[in-house]
Amino acid sequence: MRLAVEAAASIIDAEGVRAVTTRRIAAEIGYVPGTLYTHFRNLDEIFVYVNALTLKDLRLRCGSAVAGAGDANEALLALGAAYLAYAQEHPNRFELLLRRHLNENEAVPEFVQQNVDQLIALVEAQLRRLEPDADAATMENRVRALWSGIHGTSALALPRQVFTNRWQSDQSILETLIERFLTAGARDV
Amino acid sequence: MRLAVEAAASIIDAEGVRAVTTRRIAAEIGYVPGTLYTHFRNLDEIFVYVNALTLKDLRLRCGSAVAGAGDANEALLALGAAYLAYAQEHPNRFELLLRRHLNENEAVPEFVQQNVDQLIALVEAQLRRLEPDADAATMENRVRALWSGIHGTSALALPRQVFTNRWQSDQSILETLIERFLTAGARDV
DNA sequence: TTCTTTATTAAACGATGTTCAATACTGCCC
DNA sequence: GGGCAGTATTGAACATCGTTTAATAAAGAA
Repeated sequence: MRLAVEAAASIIDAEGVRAVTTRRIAAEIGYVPGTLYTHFRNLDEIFVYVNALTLKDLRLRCGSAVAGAGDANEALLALGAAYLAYAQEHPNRFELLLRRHLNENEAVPEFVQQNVDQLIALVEAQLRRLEPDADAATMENRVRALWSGIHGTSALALPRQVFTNRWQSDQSILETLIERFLTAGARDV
Repeated sequence: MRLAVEAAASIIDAEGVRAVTTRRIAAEIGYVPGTLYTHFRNLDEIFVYVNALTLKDLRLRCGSAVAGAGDANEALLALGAAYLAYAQEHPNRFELLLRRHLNENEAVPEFVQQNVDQLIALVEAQLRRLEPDADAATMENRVRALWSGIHGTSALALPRQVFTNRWQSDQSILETLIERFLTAGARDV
């Protein structure tokens, strides 16, 4: 039921994850709570679908950012900025992405994993331009490292958590991080 | 009521945040749910105290790691490793740190903010050794950037979330990130 | 002891996620 | 069209949750 997922997503955006209840979703789409359980195992599964939606949005924004940039350095800075901007504009949705609702030993569903992989592939494509000859393991390592930095900056930019950045611009912090990462790479080559 | 906070922390460690209920905490310390409300405004406030505990533990571990290291580069690598190890060993507690339970415009309580500041100060002290003449704003920016990377790697290392790292060692990713950050700095000087 | 103040309790309230038997609906065969 | 199989939806119920509050127990001072 796409309607239920979209309703959940819009409630999250507007009022936060805690405002999402089965009765609220059902009311929003003209159903009754029990109906949701014929389409989803439980409320957590709806959240997984919302996360898939979020990842797709995030990936599309990062993709546009990369497409509009020149060289690889510029593209990665733009990608990071888009990632951060998304987190800042949709803090509730981004927060849901950080939650851990999977059961022990439960794999990430493929329709979610695909979006994650594509997101990371965007970073890889640009880094590859800078280091065309790196072997797969090295490249994977560097992609993950850079992405961790981008992700960490974005996570820390979320308001209303214990980690708050009160003085500095998150954007400038992110730029420092990415530029340093790329500078170190350029030196090796 | 320290007992309540410690009980909540141990439930979180053992069974996750969702297992924490007022009735469970009360039973654990030989009280009744209502009693908690004479010491805390609500359950969220108990979580804030748990976060303060977590931050203290994390800071102490990072402090020990720095103390046992030689030069600043080594110290920062050890600090990052300690940060990551804590997240991996206490994923549920670390996850709670990422949550956003503060109300709009509500400031972080000082007893929490202090722990955050001290944690960041550990990073700053080591970075300062590398760049003794940097002005305050520049230093703050670099500290935040490096810390964002460490934090991001640790957050992504948590299991049971949509972002899972299936192939690579989180430790090696973190080392790449920190080494590149420091290499770029060394080049500037 | 008696009074005052504080700490604790038991019970209740509304709301939550989830289940399930009963009902409505739909499309198909005769 | 009429009846039927299968699916979709409902309403009501269950246990449990966070939180409140009037009543009770405990403790300390006079």
